[in-house]
Amino acid sequence: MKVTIKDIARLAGVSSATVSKILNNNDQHISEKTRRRVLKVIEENNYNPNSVAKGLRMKQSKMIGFVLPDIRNPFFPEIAKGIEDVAKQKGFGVLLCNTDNDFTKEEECFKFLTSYMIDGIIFTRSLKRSNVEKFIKSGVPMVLVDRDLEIEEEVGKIFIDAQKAVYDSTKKLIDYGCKRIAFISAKHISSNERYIGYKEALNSNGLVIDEKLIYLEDYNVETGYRGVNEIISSTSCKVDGVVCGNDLIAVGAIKAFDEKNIQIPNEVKIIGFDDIYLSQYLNPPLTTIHQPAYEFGKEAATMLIDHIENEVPLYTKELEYKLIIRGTV
Amino acid sequence: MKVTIKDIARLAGVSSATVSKILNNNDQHISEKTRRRVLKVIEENNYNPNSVAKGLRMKQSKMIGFVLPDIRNPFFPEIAKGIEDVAKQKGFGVLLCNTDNDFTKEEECFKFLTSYMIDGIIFTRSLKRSNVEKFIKSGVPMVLVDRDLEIEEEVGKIFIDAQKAVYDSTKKLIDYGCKRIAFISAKHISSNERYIGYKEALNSNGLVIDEKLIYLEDYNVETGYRGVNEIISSTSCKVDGVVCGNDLIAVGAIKAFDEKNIQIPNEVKIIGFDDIYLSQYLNPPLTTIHQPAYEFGKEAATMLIDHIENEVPLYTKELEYKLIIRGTV
DNA sequence: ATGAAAGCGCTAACAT
DNA sequence: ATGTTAGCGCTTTCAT
Repeated sequence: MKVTIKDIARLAGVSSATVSKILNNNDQHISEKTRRRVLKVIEENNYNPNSVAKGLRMKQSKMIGFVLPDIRNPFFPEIAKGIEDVAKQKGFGVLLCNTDNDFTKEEECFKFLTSYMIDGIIFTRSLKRSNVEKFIKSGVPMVLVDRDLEIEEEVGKIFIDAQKAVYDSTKKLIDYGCKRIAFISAKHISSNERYIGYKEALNSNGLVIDEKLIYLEDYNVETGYRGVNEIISSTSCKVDGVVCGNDLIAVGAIKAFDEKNIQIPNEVKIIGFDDIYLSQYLNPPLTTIHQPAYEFGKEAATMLIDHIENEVPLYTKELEYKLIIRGTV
Repeated sequence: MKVTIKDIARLAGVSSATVSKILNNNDQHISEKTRRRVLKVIEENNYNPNSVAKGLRMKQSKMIGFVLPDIRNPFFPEIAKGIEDVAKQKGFGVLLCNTDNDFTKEEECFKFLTSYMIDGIIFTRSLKRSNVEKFIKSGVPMVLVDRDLEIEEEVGKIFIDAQKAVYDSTKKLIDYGCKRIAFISAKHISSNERYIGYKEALNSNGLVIDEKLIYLEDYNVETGYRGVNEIISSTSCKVDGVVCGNDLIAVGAIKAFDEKNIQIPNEVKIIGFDDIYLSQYLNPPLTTIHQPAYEFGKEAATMLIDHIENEVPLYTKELEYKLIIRGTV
């Protein structure tokens, strides 16, 4: 049987109120003697306060939710670690929820998390506008990571300028002399800004947008692989650059070119997005946009918990991305 | 203000007991009319039952804990996804906890998780024997993943025969004609079986064990990189095979050889362990031991939840590994 | 068929 | 300095 505060009280010959006060350092008015005695009993019995009961009573679970599209995309664990590190340090737990990029699951996650009285919630990437609005209305403090939505409600935001980032990377390809630059990414909303960045770079540098060079599916390796094959077959190999929506797509793209013996970066140049940890170890090492994933998590959790504990207002913060030139360019 | 069961009761003109019964399908004795009315009110008010209160009352949080060394090692998210998929489907949530391979944090995780009244707990890899024993005594159902400990207490276990797996992979290298085979892995306990597998393969095939060919540090890329450089410098390049404790180490090893222009697999052959998703996309694609990570998660969660809900006893299950020959051999 | 009431483990306001 | 008590939102036994 789990030992409760009452057991401790009984064993120490005090009331549970006293124990509670000692536990929570409300012990200005507790005699040193009792304090010691109670602490000793706690120690001896390995008492572990029940956070659920405490949460119910306090209407504060000391838990934050983290909603992400897919934990298997290495970009997200990095964020998760950032969140967990600061959460743990501030005495908070993290409840994870995968949406699989499905808006219905997104709602389920939210419902699930709030049913556990989480004190705040961090969303990454996914997120239908109408969902965000609904969620915010429910009153749970919320910060959006890697997703800059124009929203008037009070919500925290941590992101990079993805549009500009992709503009830069596309421009880089153009500078390298690429003329037929493909864009392979996800159908997902978060891909929009990247798409715009790509198009703008083309437009403002006198290149035309060719629908045949655009392939939109998911943020995964298969998409990159299929995308390249699709594009190559429909354009009879006339591609000399590929801007990828994320690094996984880039990995798939590289594979596809390799199989066709098309040389990277000589015949075709590739740029990724995210800079997942293994990108630097690919062969050739992937040139990509570095997103500060771990910092995303840290910043988001810090802001959220500061807001929860000290009413610090939520804010918007743009972090710096960085184009990292490696071997695919 | 969050709407509670009392609000629903009031709004529907019934008692909260009635609402509760309807909510939990204990409605044999509820008139169809009331049922409908209550359900309507619930619907209209978007009522979301408070799992914390329910958990406290039921002494069952419908939550399981997952303790892992480091969420950033791609092997673990795969397991996590397996766990989450079955948990979600059975109405359970998953509370994650990173130990960073630190035994003290391992204890903290356990304390933290139990304070939230988790109904069961899944541990991967890390785990000091004395900790396991202590944890089991606390009465929380527990399953160990990827860690086969000889333990008499009742505990679930899902694992592969890592020793045999590494024996096989080392043997494979020997069959390919390697004579000077290095072993690079972690200092971690879970590395022991792998180490033994390596040594046995050498021993039973007439090869001697050379301490200079062994490098033990962590399960990460840096270890592989440093390990190779260390070994190369101390043996003046006489290595023709490397058995790696996991794929990340293999990635680092490949990098190190690449930098020295030592050809893989011609001059040196490499074998990894885990078969993380990106291994197949490395260049050359990594030959490795495939661990069924997602199945680990699924099996573990299924067993644990079956145990929690239907008192199905915990059991031990060995899953199959597979040596996957790709390009580094 | 429905409701009243107790209690899960905790905290906090209010005694004493 | 310490204790009494009510109540967080829920379920469940026992009345009615």
